[in-house]
Amino acid sequence: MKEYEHKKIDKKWQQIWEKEKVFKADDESDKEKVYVLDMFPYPSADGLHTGHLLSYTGTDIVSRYLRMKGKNVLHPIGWDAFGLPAENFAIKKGVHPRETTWRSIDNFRRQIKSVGFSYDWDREINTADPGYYKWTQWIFLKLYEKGLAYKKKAPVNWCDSCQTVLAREQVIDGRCERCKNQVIQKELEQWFFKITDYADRLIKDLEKVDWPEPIKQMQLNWIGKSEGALIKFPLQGFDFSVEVFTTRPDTLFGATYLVLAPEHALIEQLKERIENIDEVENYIQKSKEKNELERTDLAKEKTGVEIKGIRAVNPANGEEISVWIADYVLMGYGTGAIMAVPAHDSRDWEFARKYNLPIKEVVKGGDIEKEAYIDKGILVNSGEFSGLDSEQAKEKIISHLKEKGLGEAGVSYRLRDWLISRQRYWGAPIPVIYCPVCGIVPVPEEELPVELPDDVDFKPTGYSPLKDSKSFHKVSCYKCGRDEGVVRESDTMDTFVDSSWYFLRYTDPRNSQEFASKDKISIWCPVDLYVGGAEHAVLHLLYARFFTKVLYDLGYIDFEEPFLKLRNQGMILGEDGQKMSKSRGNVINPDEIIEVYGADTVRVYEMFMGPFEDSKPWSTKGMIGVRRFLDKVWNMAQILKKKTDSNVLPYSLPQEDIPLVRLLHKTVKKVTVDIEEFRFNTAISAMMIFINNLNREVDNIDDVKILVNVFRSFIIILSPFAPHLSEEIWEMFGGEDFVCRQMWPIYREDLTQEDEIEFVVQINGKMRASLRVPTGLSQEEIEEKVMQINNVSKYLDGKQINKKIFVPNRLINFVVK
RNA sequence: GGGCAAGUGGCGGAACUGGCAGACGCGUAGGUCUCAAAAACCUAUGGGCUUUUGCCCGUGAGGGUUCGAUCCCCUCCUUGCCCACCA
Repeated sequence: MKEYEHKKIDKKWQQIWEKEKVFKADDESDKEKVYVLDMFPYPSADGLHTGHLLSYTGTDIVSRYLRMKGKNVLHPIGWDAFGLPAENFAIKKGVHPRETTWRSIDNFRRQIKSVGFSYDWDREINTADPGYYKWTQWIFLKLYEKGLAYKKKAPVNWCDSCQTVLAREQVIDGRCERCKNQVIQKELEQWFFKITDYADRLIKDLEKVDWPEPIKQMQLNWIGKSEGALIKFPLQGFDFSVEVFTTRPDTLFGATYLVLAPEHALIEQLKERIENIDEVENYIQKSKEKNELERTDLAKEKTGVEIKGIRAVNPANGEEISVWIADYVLMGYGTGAIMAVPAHDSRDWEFARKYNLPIKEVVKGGDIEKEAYIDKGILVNSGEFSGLDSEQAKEKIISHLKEKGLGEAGVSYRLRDWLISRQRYWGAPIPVIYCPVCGIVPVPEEELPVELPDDVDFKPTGYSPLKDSKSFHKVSCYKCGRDEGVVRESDTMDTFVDSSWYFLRYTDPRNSQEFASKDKISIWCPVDLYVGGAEHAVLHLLYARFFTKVLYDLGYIDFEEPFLKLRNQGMILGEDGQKMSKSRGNVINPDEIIEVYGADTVRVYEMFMGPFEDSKPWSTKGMIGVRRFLDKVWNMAQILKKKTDSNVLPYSLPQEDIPLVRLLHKTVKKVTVDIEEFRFNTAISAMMIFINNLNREVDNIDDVKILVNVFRSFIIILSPFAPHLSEEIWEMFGGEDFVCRQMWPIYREDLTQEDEIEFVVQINGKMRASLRVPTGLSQEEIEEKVMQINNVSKYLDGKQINKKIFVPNRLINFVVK
């Protein structure tokens, strides 16, 4: 068997496709549009990895398939080019981030082209290009106008190694997502986007999209909507009260003390009246010093201090209760204060036990001496509400409180506003200035973009390098015109801001007047299929949905969900079954394997490894098996070429009712259905079965025309998977145009049906025999044949048949005694 | 602690969502070709019995529903991912 020359063939077709702009997405076309999108890569210095190849091959197969089905496909690529690694490299080596980033992009582009992906390269975008980030800044201004971007002083997560704040989503187990350094708390003035305003819509609209269920679940958990009540506890001797949020208003009678978060504003307010203020302040100071990890460590024993001199009143029964501060109560959730119901909340129970606070049972069903009873049940010790079940009691207690003006139904979310300030250089500058007279002044649209200056030093300082740039701050106030004391905001935006709208830019990537024209957006959007890693479940995917809703509300777009269908590719592990990493030395380099085995082999192998969404280990041996398959295809082309001499036969899909043509139709069906369902592995297996059969049959069939056209049909369906080899073979047989522009074959259902099947005979559910019969036989006909089989009569003779189960074309089961 | 996936040969994985478990590929063994090797091709390949026709066991473990369970239900174990003092 001869191997095909992949190096020559790959290159040849990549050049031709590029020159002819075969994959251009046509804004003017009458065909039905489909937008197939990959999550664009961060162009790291390491280059493309096998995971990129997996997801990009998947979308490429779908894109090529859809074009052949007559669709107008938008399949673009670009670069998520801002980010920390380039800047950290600049700090280490002194090379400007632009330089390293541009170099990495060139490398990524080269690598992506070497795999033969069918992108429309005319639409390439780069988030670090001023022509792009001008519009990132513009969107910021729109959010600012709408009151959705605001600045506030807040305790933030600070990574000392990256020298910047992090969004909550970027803190993993109290550590920086990127460098794994421990994150500390800092009070800083920062810019936020008000994503919490959209919490309900972000939940509700999940119903509209076809996304993997786990991803939806993760978003729901992240937004974390809880319904309950806001209840006011009056303070003894004051004319104001402490408001708490609870999901269990039914347990109100069991609230035996209140707990405030250490950051709660009330403490400052009541300072004068607190008897043990030193002790309290000491506690506050201590909890400030703890980092997120220490504070949220579940294993740790709860601590707290009673605020002496301050007492509250339980609005349900008028009982006087104590007030505490403790750092197990978080300022960021609810109202930053809780009513403690130790009998029915395990955290409160633990705390009450430690500090000898009263534990009062108000819901029957548990043993509160041993542990908190957290389930719902029948109320006791709850005055007029005793005897009700929790659900009824909830409503009644809320309306009772409402009458007295001491409470109402309330909702709380886990979701926090999105902190977008970053004290770094390599990002889009936040387009505002600070004027000593006018305060915060947004940069007017016509002044955009606010470009990154070059007179900066890259060193870890704890503030953005932009702060020290002279040229950057040469600006006068847009409102009053003064220039003395006027400075620009020197923080840049989180790179997730850049990627929250990039899918819109692809529709109109060179527009200098708008972020994208309404017309172009409406031609292509929303995205029909979006593919990328599951790690973006609560970051990018939530932010992009938020931006889409904001732009919808502002009237710039007419859809509310950006990505209609989402699929996640699985992780490709090293050959040792471990996660690929440089330190383990198990990283597969795409360049090397493409060089040695060819682009098509790598593409087909990555799809053949297993289900698209599963994690699976790399196997170079397995890949060689795929190469053998492609070599078989190539050899078949040589064999058939010889048979046809130099005659060019017109192509059409064979329709003859012979076994080989039936197998072809069956294979076409399998591949068609499998592509649509993202089951590329079984599609490839079907094609392997086909070529093995053709190999066996090729010398038994005399009609060369049928043979060649069966083979050419096969090449057409192979082409989305192995496009280079397919083009070469298509050309070899004098095929018109490109194989990637052929119509996808339409299989004939009747030819995909089996005419003979293996019919199974069971006795008491155990398989005892099978027989080859034509399809469609009736139970009587089957029974007649079955009774003649030795192994069946052996089991039936002298037995009583209680029941016969007949499944047409499949099996018959005799239940005997 | 909570939520969600998933557990099938020596390995990656198939199995129309209740109907022949192990497709396809890798690996392994034997064979053909060769002076020899590699490649390629052919045959075999879940385990255990059996001279053959055959029989028994087998989809993480145990139970259940069913004529029939990899698939549905219950309990448990293991692995992975996500969240986690969220009131």
